Amino acid sequence: MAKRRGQDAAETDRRMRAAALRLFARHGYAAVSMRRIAAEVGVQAGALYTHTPDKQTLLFSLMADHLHELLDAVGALPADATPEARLDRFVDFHIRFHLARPDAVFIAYMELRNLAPDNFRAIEGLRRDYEAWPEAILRDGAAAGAFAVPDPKIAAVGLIAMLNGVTTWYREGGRLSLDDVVAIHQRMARGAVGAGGA
Amino acid sequence: MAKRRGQDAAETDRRMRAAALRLFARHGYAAVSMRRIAAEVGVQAGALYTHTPDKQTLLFSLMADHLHELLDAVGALPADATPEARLDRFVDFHIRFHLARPDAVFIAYMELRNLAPDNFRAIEGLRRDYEAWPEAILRDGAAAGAFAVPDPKIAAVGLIAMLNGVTTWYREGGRLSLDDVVAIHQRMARGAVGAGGA
DNA sequence: GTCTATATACCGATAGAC
DNA sequence: GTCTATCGGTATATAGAC
Repeated sequence: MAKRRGQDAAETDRRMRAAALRLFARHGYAAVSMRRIAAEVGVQAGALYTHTPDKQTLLFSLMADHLHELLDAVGALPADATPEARLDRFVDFHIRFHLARPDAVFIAYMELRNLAPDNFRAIEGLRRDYEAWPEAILRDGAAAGAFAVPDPKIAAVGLIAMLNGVTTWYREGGRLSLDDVVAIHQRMARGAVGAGGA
Repeated sequence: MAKRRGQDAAETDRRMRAAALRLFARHGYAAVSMRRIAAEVGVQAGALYTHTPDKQTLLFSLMADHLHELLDAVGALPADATPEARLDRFVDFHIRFHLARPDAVFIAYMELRNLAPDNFRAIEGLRRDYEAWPEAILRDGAAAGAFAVPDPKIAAVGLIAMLNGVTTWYREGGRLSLDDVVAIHQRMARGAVGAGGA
């Protein structure tokens, strides 16, 4: 019952999305043609339109899938007793999750300007949903007197920005191990929010 | 002696660069055509080639000018007595400089992948030159015992990433004044590097 | 589901007139 | 310095055959 090569819809769809993710991240949405994605998949350009209505929807779908995966994952984090432990776990999670998906991260933060207005609003909403998680950690920690954070919203965005910086330079096998990088950023994060026991 | 409208080379050049900066930032290098830039300037597309050899050189020149301006400005900062004061001044400088040039910042960090290899190396070199400034502040502060920074290079990159985050959300007339934003980030920066007197 | 072929439009860059 | 006109090439998306 094996399907003929290149005729399995699910498989072609998977390959199209993988190729688009890689190429959009590497060269930018506007610079990548449907022909080039098709060549990577091993089909002609017209065949892609069986799997996506158009290029714009393909971009949106890649970004939305990434953010839904991120939201599912952050929502599944185990509970922690102390604000410091919650913060440490978030830093650990955020760095590892994003380093494991460099292409999706790049696209989700860099191709916002290439989204149609409706799609843009949808993605921005998902991003704000994610930012609410660290914001809650900081707000709760401040309320409990564990953190000194004058503005939890800004601190949360600043924290995420700092952690995202890692994706621009970290390479496996470099000077620092992933554990080192996480530990360094947990320390900086605790300091930035004025955690006493840092 | 007034030049005829649209015939002054320096003026057309200035307008071309301003239009390209704005359009590249808004829509991305690959998505902006020379025809569109020309329309913004008020000339035909062919006329732009009097002012730049090609589109790629135009992008490179915008990025290089921005980074040279940044390097000149950071190099001209007044000296400060204490590590904390140096850090505070850098944070203040970085935020204000970048918020005043949102388009150039966006391009300098987002269009690296659209640079030809030689141009990429040149821009990356300038960016590293800039990162050396906060790195020196953190290294000196750590050596003096004022900061607790296990890795000044990573801390410097993380600091810059956190500060750059401001450009993605700050809008004049919003909830916080620029002074507020600077003060909040100075406080977070001091905390992140373990400054005792934070 | 994928192919070939194509409609329609835009691209970067250049040539030569003024 | 800018114009008009154009070369050669590519783009997204669709139609109809298989």
